[in-house]
Amino acid sequence: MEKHRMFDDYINDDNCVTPEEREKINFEVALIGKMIEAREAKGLSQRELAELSGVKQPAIARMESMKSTPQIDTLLKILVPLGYTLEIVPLQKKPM
Amino acid sequence: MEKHRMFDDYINDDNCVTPEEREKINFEVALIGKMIEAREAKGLSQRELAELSGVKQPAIARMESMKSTPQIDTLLKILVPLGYTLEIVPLQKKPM
DNA sequence: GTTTAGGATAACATATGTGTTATCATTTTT
DNA sequence: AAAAATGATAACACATATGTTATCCTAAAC
Repeated sequence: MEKHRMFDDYINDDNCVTPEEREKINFEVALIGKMIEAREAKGLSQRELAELSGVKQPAIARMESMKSTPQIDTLLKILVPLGYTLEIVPLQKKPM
Repeated sequence: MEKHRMFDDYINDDNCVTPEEREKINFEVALIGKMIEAREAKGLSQRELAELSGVKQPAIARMESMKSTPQIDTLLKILVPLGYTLEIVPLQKKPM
């Protein structure tokens, strides 16, 4: 529950105990941000992206407002039309 | 060993019609391959990885045998203890 | 040959994501 | 001001992932 907190709360919060938790939060926040950014950069509305991706607008809205953590196939359906994909990389770069 | 090499068959298969489909297949196959590879490189059994990740062994087995497409949080729970994470990258590099 | 360990799988319950349809609130456009 | 577009959300059905527990099969170890 309690999925509706602000991003900063997630990032700076101390209830991210394990590295797994922190990495999960970092990734999901970054993911959502990049997704929204990419969609808006293309000037697409959620409804238009829904058309392109095959994922329905309510599902996209739930993802963008972090009400759900998508499955990887759904995620890719959305990312690819936006010009992105996912990559498995070594856990090293702790940027910023 | 190398019983997972039939993944290549998936990659080269022609029943991937749309770019979205192909990218989805590519990613999922690469993901599973890298996951298995990383686990075995660490000399971990599925049961041991289950302990480390908090994801139960049957779930890991289902993922590795591609009986399910995981959610991103489950995926990260497994990848991080293996030393990996996910990254959103531009859809350009069509390697090999 | 018996034991041990590892991966796969079965069956069921539960959790959660997604589809569907519709609507609301807000902003943008005319 | 009115209309249109946009993101969010509600409610429900359905699909699927995951947990739980147990077992099977195979191969390796002894």
